[in-house]
Amino acid sequence: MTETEIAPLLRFFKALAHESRLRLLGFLAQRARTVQELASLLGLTEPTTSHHLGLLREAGLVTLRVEGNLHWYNFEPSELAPLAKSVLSRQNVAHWAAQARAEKPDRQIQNYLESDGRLRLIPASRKKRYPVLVWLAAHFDLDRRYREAEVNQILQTRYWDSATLRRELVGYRMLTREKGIYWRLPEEEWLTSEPLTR
Amino acid sequence: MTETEIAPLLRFFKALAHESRLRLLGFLAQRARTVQELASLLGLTEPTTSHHLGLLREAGLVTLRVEGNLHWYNFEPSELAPLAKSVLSRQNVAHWAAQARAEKPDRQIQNYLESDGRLRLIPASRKKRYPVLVWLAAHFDLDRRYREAEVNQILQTRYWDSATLRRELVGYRMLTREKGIYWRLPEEEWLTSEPLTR
DNA sequence: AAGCTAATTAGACACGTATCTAATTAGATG
DNA sequence: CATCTAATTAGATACGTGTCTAATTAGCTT
Repeated sequence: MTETEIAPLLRFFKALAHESRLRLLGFLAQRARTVQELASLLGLTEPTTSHHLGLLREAGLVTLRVEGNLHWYNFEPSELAPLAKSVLSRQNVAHWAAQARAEKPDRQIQNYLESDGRLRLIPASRKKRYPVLVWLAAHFDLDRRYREAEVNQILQTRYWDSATLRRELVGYRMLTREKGIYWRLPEEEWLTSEPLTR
Repeated sequence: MTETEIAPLLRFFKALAHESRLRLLGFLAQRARTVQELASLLGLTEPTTSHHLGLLREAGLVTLRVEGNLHWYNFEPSELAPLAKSVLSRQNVAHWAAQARAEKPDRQIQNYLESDGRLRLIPASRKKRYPVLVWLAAHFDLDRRYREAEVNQILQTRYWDSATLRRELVGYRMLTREKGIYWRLPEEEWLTSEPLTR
């Protein structure tokens, strides 16, 4: 579960997300060049060119060698190129989601979760099932009303059998329902012992 | 000499050059999701989310499966992922320079050019040297003045011995000089026979 | 030191695009 | 058919950034 920092990645892609900079890299990949030369090749002014080169440098795509008055830029991706190569695998991309408003699951229920955060199965014992339901209840806002379809959809992001989960949540009074509309109840209202399953 | 079209590449990088879209890919890499769900995960409105998903789709990074009212997006890079992986080699990047104001070299002088467009050597015979000089003359604008250092720098992008090239160009009256300032002459003024080398 | 050159930095402006609300489309439901 | 829901499209606004000119810095030359 690598904690991937997306900032450098973003810097990297932003650096490549402009035609002028792609063309700059193009010319630099041929040979090292000075700012003047690049500016005239691109048909831009030197300050503008300098600006782009700065971004490419921050992204680790080019290097700079100063030689008297001349600044020679060269295409020399630091360790980032392999990064870029490996970056698009499903596994890695999954980490970019990172700063989701993380209701981070309790350690107690880790054994029941897939690595993608979905529920592997509903624990059979009440003792283990309870924290799972607490975690699921946190998926709902206190001050909001939900239609049954919405409840199901939210639960389905965690487990295929949303109906069972929904009934359990209502059973423990974590959710309640009236005329087909559901809402979350505050913790004070929750039952902590086995509810009547009726 | 692959003619690389940079447009799709640009679309690709632009699609990845925004934090919301990186995070979208993050969530989609976990499992397929609907627009609603993604919007609430990102804390954005549905139209905005839809907008981002559109860009990701155009870039070939995600697919869409419509199921009744629901639109399920999924992380499924088309053939583009390998593209992205192979894209950063020096060789490939070099092609991005493409649409330089292309004074494309005459077929006659191809034998004297390296694959990177630099001059291998100055042809010894006048007959072969002449088209090379024509090509070099095209590197200068008609309505501009150049300092000698500028002339040298431009010529050095093509060959190490800029001094010889400069003298040749002046000899054929393709360039002329006065008080250290050079400029290009129109073709009518050029000499076509061997100039006096004085 | 004075002047010249290459490059960067500062500041202003313009263009692109991320975002929202409102309106529209298309599928499902009663 | 009328209504409801999910998604997209249209239109407006705001933020980010690409570009320019002007000013500044740093190195070389005389």
